[in-house]
Amino acid sequence: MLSKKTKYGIKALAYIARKKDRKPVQASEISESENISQKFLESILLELRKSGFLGSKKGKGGGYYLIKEPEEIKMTAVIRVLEGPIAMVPCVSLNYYEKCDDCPDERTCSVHKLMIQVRDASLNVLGDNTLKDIAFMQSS
Amino acid sequence: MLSKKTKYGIKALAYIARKKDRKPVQASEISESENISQKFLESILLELRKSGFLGSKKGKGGGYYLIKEPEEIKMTAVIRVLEGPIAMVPCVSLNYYEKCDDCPDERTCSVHKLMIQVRDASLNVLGDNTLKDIAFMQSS
DNA sequence: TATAAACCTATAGATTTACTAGGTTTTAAA
DNA sequence: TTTAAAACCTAGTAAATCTATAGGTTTATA
Repeated sequence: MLSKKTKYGIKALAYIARKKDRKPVQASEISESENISQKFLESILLELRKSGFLGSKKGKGGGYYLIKEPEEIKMTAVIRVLEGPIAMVPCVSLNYYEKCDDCPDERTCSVHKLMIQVRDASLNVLGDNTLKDIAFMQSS
Repeated sequence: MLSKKTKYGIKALAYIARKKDRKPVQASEISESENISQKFLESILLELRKSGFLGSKKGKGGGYYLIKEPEEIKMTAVIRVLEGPIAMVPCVSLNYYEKCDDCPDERTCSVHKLMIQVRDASLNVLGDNTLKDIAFMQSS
């Protein structure tokens, strides 16, 4: 399951990306427009700033703005920062690898091989989609 | 993240599937062989029996056995029973759909459309793999 | 100088996970 | 007919994680 944090974070990034000008967007504006608790959103935006997706400006008229172009931001990167590993088990994670306690040999593990396939499928989708792609998505 | 429960459940099913004869397999045997806490495993096997994947026989010489052929058991079905929805957000789940509180219109939601793609990719992988496929997987 | 914004730290309730404990019931073999 | 081994059942619990909330401080603008 995707955490609320990740979901809100993606929505916030998409909201900022949809703004034509590059003026800072306030957390309060995003909070209202996207129905997200403002304090919770603030902590998420802060994290996105610290991890290099957003810049910020303090004080009156301040807010958050994108540092890179939306088309340069892959959704894999966003999800990894907000949610953590894309893989469903640590033993198939590229960026957060961890060995399983119970499993003596990954090469013969039935779960391992299945989850590698799932991971690669997800990775393809999330790597193909940039913030630009998802920000302007319309109804099918 | 895949829960331990699901992981253990898949491993147990694969273990049973690898047995050539159809004699019942004891929880204790699986527990030892796969390094899973026996009591925890028992509860998982019970759930798999109740949801129609396994049959059981009580008493001495009893155990669990597959009800269907391994090639007839899709991994989508296994995961849905053990883990729940395959989708990462309830609003794109086919079997466990739920509307999001915050989202006024799914058709314009950036997360929604992205997660539909991820769901479909996962569904393809998990639908293509049967218990037979994963039980006999070898090193790449 | 007042206001509005980001920024920071701590905390807390709810939920989920991953078990454990302690049995009962059923069946096969001795 | 007794004993042992197995599934089956119910309850609880420690730890972690999630989803916030509370209550401020700092910084910049008008």
